[in-house]
Amino acid sequence: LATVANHSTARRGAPRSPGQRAGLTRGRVLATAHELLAERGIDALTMRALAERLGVSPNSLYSHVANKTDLVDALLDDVLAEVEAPPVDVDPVAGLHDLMASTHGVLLAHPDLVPLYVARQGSRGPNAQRLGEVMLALLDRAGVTGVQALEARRVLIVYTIGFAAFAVRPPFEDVGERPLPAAEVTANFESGLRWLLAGIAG
Amino acid sequence: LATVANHSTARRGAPRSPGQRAGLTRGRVLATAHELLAERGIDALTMRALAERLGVSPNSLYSHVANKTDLVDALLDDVLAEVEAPPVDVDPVAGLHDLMASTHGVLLAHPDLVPLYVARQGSRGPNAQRLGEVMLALLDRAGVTGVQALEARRVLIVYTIGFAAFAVRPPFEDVGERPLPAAEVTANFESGLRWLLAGIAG
DNA sequence: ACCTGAACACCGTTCAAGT
DNA sequence: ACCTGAACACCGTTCAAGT
Repeated sequence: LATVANHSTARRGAPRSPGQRAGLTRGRVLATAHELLAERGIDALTMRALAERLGVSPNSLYSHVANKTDLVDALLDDVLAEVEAPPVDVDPVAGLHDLMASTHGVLLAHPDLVPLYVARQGSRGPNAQRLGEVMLALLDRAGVTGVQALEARRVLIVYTIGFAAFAVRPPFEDVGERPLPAAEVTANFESGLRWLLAGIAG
Repeated sequence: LATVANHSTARRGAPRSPGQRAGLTRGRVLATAHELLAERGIDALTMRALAERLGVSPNSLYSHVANKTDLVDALLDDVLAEVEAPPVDVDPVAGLHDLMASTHGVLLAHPDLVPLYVARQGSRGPNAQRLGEVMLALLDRAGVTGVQALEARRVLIVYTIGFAAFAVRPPFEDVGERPLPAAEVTANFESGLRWLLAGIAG
């Protein structure tokens, strides 16, 4: 029997032969992928690098993940779990404001993932779905229903993800333009958000 | 001497030896890259596939393009040349509306490139710069200046690119949700655009 | 200056086999 | 079921050499 300890950082010297277990689980694969992404960025997140960090051969990942797309989809939805839903009795427009602001903040904390939300056209995982439903409930209480609610939700989500995507460097602008401090980006985001909410509720 | 004709589609059987010219130019490389992208999509746009379509060895592209990033940056800015600037004497808010609507339409016509605008954080090419200046001029005539103009421009650009990015499939929504027809997407885009413009001008 | 052949250092993924 | 070795079919890019 191998020793019980099997940290994600432990890259044992002793190689395994076929048939021996490495103690891999989907959860450990995803957790290590989050680590790798946070520490070394999106370009370093390869199946092979992930396998190496887990002390495992590259193809063994496919026992726990269908393919790289599946992996990335899971990472994207995981991050959305960090978004804070507002209290149920909140003023609906204020609730929408806070919900989008929280989403924006969470996305800013994971800058490498934001382009992937765009490339993969959002997320359809359970956390994304939950957020979408919270938004519809708030819109309903704000008097926006049916097709108009779907349109409003779409506008808010697109704006929020878009702003996070361009947080680091302003788009379409001079090279000389300074990279804005985070506080100014957030203030800028909230200006536009208020305009949208005024239009939606008005 | 080889025959004069050297179309981008002609993949001559006769191989060239080192020292023989293939008649490549940066313009022909970019034009063929646009073709490849339009016909076979972003995943098919590889340096090797591009070289093959040009009837040339992969490394020869590096005589006309610094690297793949340089290529993509050029493609991105090229597309922005299609955006129509409004007449100089237009009502400024209407002008902003039309400018962003034109940008949105152009982006929708090149869906594969949109995620790249996000990944590359916009474009800083000459066409992008021209658009940015037109926007500032319109904002100025609408009474929005200084830092507020930069913020307003940022909001409008981010919203426009973001909406184009999610045109095909709604983000954060149910799997059952139908993919919206283009006309509805455009109407949805313009609703949000009007809200933003009202906030900016108000 | 522009192009080729060959090579380098990677990728994601599949297949057969071992326990 | 879970893992390995080996391989497949790719990438972008560099280097030396040829005219």
